[in-house]
Amino acid sequence: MPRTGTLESKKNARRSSWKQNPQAVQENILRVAQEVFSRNGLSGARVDEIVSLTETSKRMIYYYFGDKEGLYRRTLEEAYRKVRQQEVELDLDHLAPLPALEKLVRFTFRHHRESPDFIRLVMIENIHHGTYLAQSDTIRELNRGAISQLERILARGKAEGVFRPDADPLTVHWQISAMSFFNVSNRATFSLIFGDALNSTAGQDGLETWVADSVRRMVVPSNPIS
Amino acid sequence: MPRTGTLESKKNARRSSWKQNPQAVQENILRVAQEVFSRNGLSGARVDEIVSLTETSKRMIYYYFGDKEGLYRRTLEEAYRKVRQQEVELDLDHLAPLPALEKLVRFTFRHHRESPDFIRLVMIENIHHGTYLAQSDTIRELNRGAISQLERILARGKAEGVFRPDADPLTVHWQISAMSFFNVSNRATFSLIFGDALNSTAGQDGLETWVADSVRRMVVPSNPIS
DNA sequence: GGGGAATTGTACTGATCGGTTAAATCGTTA
DNA sequence: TAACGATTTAACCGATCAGTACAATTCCCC
Repeated sequence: MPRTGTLESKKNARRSSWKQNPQAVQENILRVAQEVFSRNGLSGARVDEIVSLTETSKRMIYYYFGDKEGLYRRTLEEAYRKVRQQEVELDLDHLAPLPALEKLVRFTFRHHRESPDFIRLVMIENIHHGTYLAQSDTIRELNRGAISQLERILARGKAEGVFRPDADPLTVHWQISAMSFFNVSNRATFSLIFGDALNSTAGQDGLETWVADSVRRMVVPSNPIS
Repeated sequence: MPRTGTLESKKNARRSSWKQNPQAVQENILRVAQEVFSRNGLSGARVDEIVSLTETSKRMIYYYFGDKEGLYRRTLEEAYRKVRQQEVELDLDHLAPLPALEKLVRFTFRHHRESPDFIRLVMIENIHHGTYLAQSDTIRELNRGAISQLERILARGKAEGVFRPDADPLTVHWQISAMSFFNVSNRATFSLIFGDALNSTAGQDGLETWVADSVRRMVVPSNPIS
């Protein structure tokens, strides 16, 4: 349907020239999308809100990402990619097993703490039963390696006799993740019910040490008292 | 016209006052609402879907609960109420501190595991920054007591000298909650990335023991090796 | 047995929201 | 430089969805 009068207005109002910049546009959309999806969830997020926080128009989202779910999927992918990138440069192999493990745990705890948006995206994804994560081969492969550093540390520690021979890397990783994740994911309800003592700077530092201790005490040979 | 005849129960005898079946209707709605909200979240849930799974009509939801958010709030309240009711009858005071703690931890882990709907509601509530939990005084008060059993156990253990004197009840509770909660909340993404070994019956039993151990090792005096 | 309040069914609506249409403009290259 | 594909704009649409109007029915009390 041809618009009436547009032909004329187009001539008068010579638009301030827009530059073609596909890459910047996509990055702009993804950055905003991460923020909005993280805050409101998949069904809670409004495409129009994303648009309004963007330098571009609604059409662009559908042009580059197909539909809302496509944008969400790409957002999730980018978030995982960024997080995993940061995790690699820890250089733990030159440390003794116990200090290496402690450094890894403390890094994980702090890293989760500083990435609430990412945590929220993972929460949202779990609400959706991992539907969209399941659709992305790249994310799944990317993450499998997340455990390899821990595997090496545990192997060295077992060889030296400072770690229990039956300490399972997957389970230890699970333990580290559980506490680091929960610390962020359930902050709202936990603080409301039990107060925010654990949420203060001192409280968080205390928890970090607690988590590091609890992991160390689990991989070390049995406590004779028990 | 299908009245809610099938839902009538012995409660009618109790209530001598007027009304047709308000109580049964509300319970029916709340039961369905918990299921649908738990599955789809607040914004993801469709009022019409709730209605269709109900014996009543859409009008009733708005009559009894005001609006969608009101229904969600009541749903959350009921879920917390039911959960806390079950937690009280544990009778741990006649056990020695260490066995009592182990029983509490294992109960919590198993209880979370068997209440995925409740866990999901709490996840959803955290996505919403605890907005609706904050509006319910009853829930908050209800939950404060959730830590008292642990406090008593720790106090006894410290008195007997089997527990560290500086073991903080809140932190220990946090640790128990973190692992028990994460085990359910992040099952989807964790299984997708790392496989579902920890999700099998054997895997879950192993985790339960792992969690119990990790809590015990934290409250017990320092491991000499460290 | 009727007045009045509480409850319920039916049918509807206005707003929201994801997604689309069709044309205009830009960058590239033949 | 003209043609062409890629990109961008603005207006628009149809479906969905939370919420309502209003009449009808049921129940209690007198």
